[in-house]
Amino acid sequence: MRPVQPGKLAENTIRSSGHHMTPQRLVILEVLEGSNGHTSAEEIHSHVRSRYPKLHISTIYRALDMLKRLGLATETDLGDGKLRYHLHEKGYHHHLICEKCGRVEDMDESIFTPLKAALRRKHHFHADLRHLAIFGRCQGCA
Amino acid sequence: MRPVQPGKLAENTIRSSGHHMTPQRLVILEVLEGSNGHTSAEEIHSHVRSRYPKLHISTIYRALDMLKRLGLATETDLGDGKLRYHLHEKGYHHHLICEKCGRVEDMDESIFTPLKAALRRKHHFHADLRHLAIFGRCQGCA
DNA sequence: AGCGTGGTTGCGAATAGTTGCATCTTTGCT
DNA sequence: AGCAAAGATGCAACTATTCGCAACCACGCT
Ligand SMILES: [Zn+2]
Ligand SMILES: [Zn+2]
Ligand SMILES: [Zn+2]
Ligand SMILES: [Zn+2]
Repeated sequence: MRPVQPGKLAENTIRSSGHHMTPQRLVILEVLEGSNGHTSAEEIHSHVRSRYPKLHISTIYRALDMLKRLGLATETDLGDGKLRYHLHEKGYHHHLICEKCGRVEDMDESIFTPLKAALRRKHHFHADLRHLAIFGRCQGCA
Repeated sequence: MRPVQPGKLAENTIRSSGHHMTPQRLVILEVLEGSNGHTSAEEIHSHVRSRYPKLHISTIYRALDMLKRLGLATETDLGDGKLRYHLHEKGYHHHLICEKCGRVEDMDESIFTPLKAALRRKHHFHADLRHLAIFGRCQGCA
């Protein structure tokens, strides 16, 4: 079994799930792969506006929604008024956000392992906890 | 020490935190207290439209934001495209939402006790986990 | 290469929520 | 009761996101 080439996983998943690969989706994926991993729809839009002036922001929203439904990306509200999208290829993690001072701390994904197990055991529920923002107070603002 | 009368807790907290009590806020609180506990801004608006036709929806959003900041209410996205507000007086709980079939299961608040403790211990973070919606797959849709 | 089907796009309108600002109210003080 | 200051309201404009629909294009089949 040959490993999927970097950058091709999304494309393969899209095609094999009955979706079409389009130039729009290709350039949207390029931007996501070239970003820091917390990209908003509007940021994608302004990155591609010069090359594809007609690429409509609703197309970006629809592409992001598809990536989310295919399990390729997460959609997370980091508290700044816009949803941010993160490709799984870039690795799992979570965020602690202080709602007083705004400080953001990153967390390893392992923090949710016991919770996920408890939800499966007690509620037979398979929680999708891949890129969460947890709000609260940091040490200084407690 | 006399116990706070039911329904007066919010009013007392608002006054003692330097905010004004207005007829608008009073009627918004009435609606919240008379509801099932998962009320949207638009629902409040249509409930009060007959009595207070001028009460603007932005006033409702601002009142709900204040209740949230004072810790009297939570704001939760239950996945139906609008934020829903829940008075704490009505008791703590959480929701498991299947993103395939839409089924919603309610959960006791105790499920997050270990997670909260871990976040305090390992990250010195006081997480506000009072009314969460967790998305994933239910048993039938796993 | 040509064709049909079904998925996709651009666009404009709609929905949900936020913000700036002038005006008005509540509240504490006299 | 009368006043000033701080806070709240209504409104309109604005941002973020979704949706309906007609035109369009990707992909599998021949
Ligand atoms: Zn992240
Ligand atoms: Zn802080
Ligand atoms: Zn609830
Ligand atoms: Zn289900």
